Amino acid sequence: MPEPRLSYLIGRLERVLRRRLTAAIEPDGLTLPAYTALSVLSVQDGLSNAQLARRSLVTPQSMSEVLGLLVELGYVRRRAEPGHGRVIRTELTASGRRALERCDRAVDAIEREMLADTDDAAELREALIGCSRALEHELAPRT
Amino acid sequence: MPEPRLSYLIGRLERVLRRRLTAAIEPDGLTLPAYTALSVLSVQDGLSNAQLARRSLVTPQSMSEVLGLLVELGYVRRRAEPGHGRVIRTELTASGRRALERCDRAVDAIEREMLADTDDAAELREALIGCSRALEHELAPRT
DNA sequence: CTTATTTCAGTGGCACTGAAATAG
DNA sequence: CCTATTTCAGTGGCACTGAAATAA
Repeated sequence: MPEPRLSYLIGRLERVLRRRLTAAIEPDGLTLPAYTALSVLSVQDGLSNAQLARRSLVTPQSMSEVLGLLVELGYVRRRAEPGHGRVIRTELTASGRRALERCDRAVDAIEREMLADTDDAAELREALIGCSRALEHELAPRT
Repeated sequence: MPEPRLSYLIGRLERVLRRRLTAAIEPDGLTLPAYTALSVLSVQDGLSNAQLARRSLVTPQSMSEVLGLLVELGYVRRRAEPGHGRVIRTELTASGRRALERCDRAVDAIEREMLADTDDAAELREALIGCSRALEHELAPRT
């Protein structure tokens, strides 16, 4: 039995983790992309749809759908920035912050469970960042 | 700026890696789940749809769709095992082995690129395996 | 005119649930 | 009757492309 590929291991971990995370945030009405966008906004509030899309490596169309859900849930509000083209800034609501805090606690618990047998989580973090950057460097820009 | 979550880093790496892998195997008509199933069969040939599904942590319905593509491409053939219930064993064809070899070479190149700045790939592998196992342990079985 | 942002519409991958037929 | 396998049918998440309108 040969050692499984890193690609396979990354995909497998992502699938099982995704399933756990999705279940954890579902009570607050969030999908995984929506939770991620909410987290990004909690660090840097007021980003536009296009800015969020670039950060997340998705198309503006995909991110727009995510923001539509967040607006519908009342977790963000969107306001046109006067005198700045078509840009619409997105801001967290108090309700959004509360939902994010609840989800963050649930996600913390899952990550602790995931890392139960890992002796050096910091090194794992660095390795993942390095792998991402190496691949993103060669990433062809989407039309 | 707080350190990004491990969940976020795993998801981000999986997305960018998935994009590269998908592009690499697309010339042979393969999707990522199909390539994975082909790899599993190359190690242990003759598995049934249900066995492949359990290994891959997906439903038999999902795996059935994947095998449908592989049959269509001529990369596997399926034969009912006489006297073993409804079990249909899946076997690689010569054409399937050739496609798998081509894809494996392309994937090797992507993984080398991904690991360019990683000093201990073996440790990364072990950490990923440990994380997966810790989460799979608590995985609720699907109905 | 060019560029960036937003959004409408359609498509595709890929997973899921439900249900039914088959076989031991 | 119960269990496992396979497969048909429908649904949902979430990404994509194409195209059009808006505004600096």
